[in-house]
Parts: sequence; structure tokens; C-alpha cells
Amino acid sequence: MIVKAQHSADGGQDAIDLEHFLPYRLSRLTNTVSNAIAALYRDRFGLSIPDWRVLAVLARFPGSSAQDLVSRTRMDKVAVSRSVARLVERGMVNRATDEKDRRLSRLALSAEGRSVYARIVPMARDCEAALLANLEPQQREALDRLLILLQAAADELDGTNEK
Amino acid sequence: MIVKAQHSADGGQDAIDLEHFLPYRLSRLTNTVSNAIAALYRDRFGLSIPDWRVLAVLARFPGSSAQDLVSRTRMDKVAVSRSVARLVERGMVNRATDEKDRRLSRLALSAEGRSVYARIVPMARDCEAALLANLEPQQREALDRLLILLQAAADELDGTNEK
DNA sequence: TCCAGATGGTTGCAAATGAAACTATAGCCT
DNA sequence: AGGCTATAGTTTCATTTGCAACCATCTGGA
Repeated sequence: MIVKAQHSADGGQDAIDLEHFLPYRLSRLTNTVSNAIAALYRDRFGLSIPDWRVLAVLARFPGSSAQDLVSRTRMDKVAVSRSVARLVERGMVNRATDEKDRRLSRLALSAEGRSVYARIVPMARDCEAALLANLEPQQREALDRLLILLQAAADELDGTNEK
Repeated sequence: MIVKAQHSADGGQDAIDLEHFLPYRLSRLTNTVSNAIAALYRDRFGLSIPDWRVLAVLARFPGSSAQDLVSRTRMDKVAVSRSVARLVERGMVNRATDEKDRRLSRLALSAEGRSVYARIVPMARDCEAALLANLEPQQREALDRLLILLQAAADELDGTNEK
């Protein structure tokens, strides 16, 4: 049984309805999308979303270091370290120490990694296509612009609160 | 040092650039927003985002049961149970067993809870306003429509993969 | 050359999260 | 009434996550 809405003591104009609260809506949307995709990768290939991100970057930028992965995926460096370890372990990624600077690893997909990646790409594309299926071309452009603006505002917000 | 983009063996037209991949962009945006907000609530009031969501729903729907909270916040029932326990513990929420059905709890904000809530609402509004600050009114409407469409598509996607 | 500080990356630990098992109560069907 | 099934909510346990401490290597300056 769902309780009916009620106004708070002072009239309710200062209450917030989660359903219309932008951060909540974004969070809900992202969670739904991520869960659907995560299930897909996990069931078919035993990969997590972080794993997939690492593969995607290495497919495009072979020879990246872990630090490159951090900046390109915005993942935590610990998460990158662990994903890479898993993928090396499973033979999808090759790691070689850079000869010039022995602190960094040069990472790249193995043949196996490329093969897995090639099989995932269509699934990822299909997911994206399904999300966008009901949008007109101009709505897609609008979405693109909005996401850019929102991300910029969010970065601003994050930076402001920081210190 | 950032490695330059390279094409994969088969020409690269089947590679995915994370920066333009919608699920990744959504995830990134949501994480930025959530982290900024979480820091705000945590620093000022020691509340997590789940806690805040419970407060928000109880402010608007006093007398909700835990189950009502689950459907209104889309949180996991375990998360709801834990948030409620914390909030009761801290004196922000009152719990009473329903007399008609002794399985359910009737939850409501205490005076303290209302007071905390009243102080958080302006912060939440400010965050939302900051996000939307650079959007024209018609862009905000477009955003609203897009979020509805995307959420519907995401629900569809989720339901399809499910079984 | 050698030391101090910076950078790349991993490990350890503690908190957050989620699935599944469990307890308690209710409602239905005979 | 008795028992079966469903629902509300909590607890337990395994996994994930993130910070901070850590080790290794490099770089620049005395």
C-alpha cells in the first residue's frame, strides 16, 4: 500500500519530490543502464564494467600505461590496477615494463583480448542503439549538447565543494 | 604521457571511443554529481545519499512503510532497512508498528528529522540549480523529455535481458 | 654523486553494497 | 482450526569499492 502525498507542516513548498529531482533521475537512469549492460558483459564474458572500459581503451590506445587508463576512463587508479591484473591473469592483456622508465607498464590487448573485444563491441553498440532508438536525430544532438553542459556544470560543482 | 590514438588491426571502424559512448557518459556524469552531493550531505550532516532519499520520501509521505520507501526510492530493501535503522538510531525518524498489520512499520520524521531535512533542502535545490544554470528554459524542457525517454528505453533494455 | 621529492603502481584494510537465508506475521484455502 | 504460501523486514555473508599506506623508480638540485 502506497501512502498518499501529504504536505509538510509549513505548506510543502520546500519539500523535494525525488521523482523530479535531477540528481536522483540521473542516478536512477545510470543505474538501470549500467545494470543492464553489466549483466550482459558478465554473463557472456565474465567481465565487469571496469574490465570492459580497460579493454575499450587498450583497443584504441595500445601501449597505454595504467596512468593513461586512469585519465581516459576516469576510473580510480586502484580499480584500473585490479582490472588490469585480472585481464593479464586471464590472458586478454599483455604487460611489458617500459625500458625507458621502469616504473610504468606498457599495456596492450593480446590476440585473445582483441577477439573478446571484437565480440563485445556489437553488443555495446546495440545497447546504445536501443537507448537512442526512440529519439529523433535532432533530439540526439540535443542530448549530446546537454550532456556536455551538464558534465561541465557538475565538474564545476565538484571543484567548488572540494576544498 | 598520453599515448596517441591508433587504429585497431581491422581498420578501427568497429572500435568504441568511451568518450562518446552514451552509457559511459551517463555514468561519468552521475558519478560526478553524486560525489559532489554526497560530500555535501556527509560533511554537514553525516548523511549518506540513501539516508537523504529516505528523509526526502518521509518528508513528503509520512507514515510510509519500508516497502513504500523501496518503491519510491528504487533502493534495495536492504539499503532501506539499513538507512532507516541509522536514522531511527540517530533520532531523525520515528518507527511504530502498524496495529492492523504488525509486519509493517509506520515511519515518519521526528522533529529533529524535520529540522535536518529543512536545512538540507536548500542545499539540494542549490545543487540542482547549479547543474541547470547554463541551460535555457527550453533546454530544460528538452532535458526533461529526454530523461523520460531514456529511462523508458533503459527499463525496456533491462527487462529484455533479464531472463 | 647523493639526497629529497615526485610519480607509477600495488597492497591492506575498512566501509558500502547486494544476494540469499532467515524470522515474524498475515491471508487464503480446505 | 490447521497448514500452506506470500509478504515485511532484518541479518548474514561474500563481493566490491576507495582511501591510505606502501614500495619502486625516476628526476632535479646541492
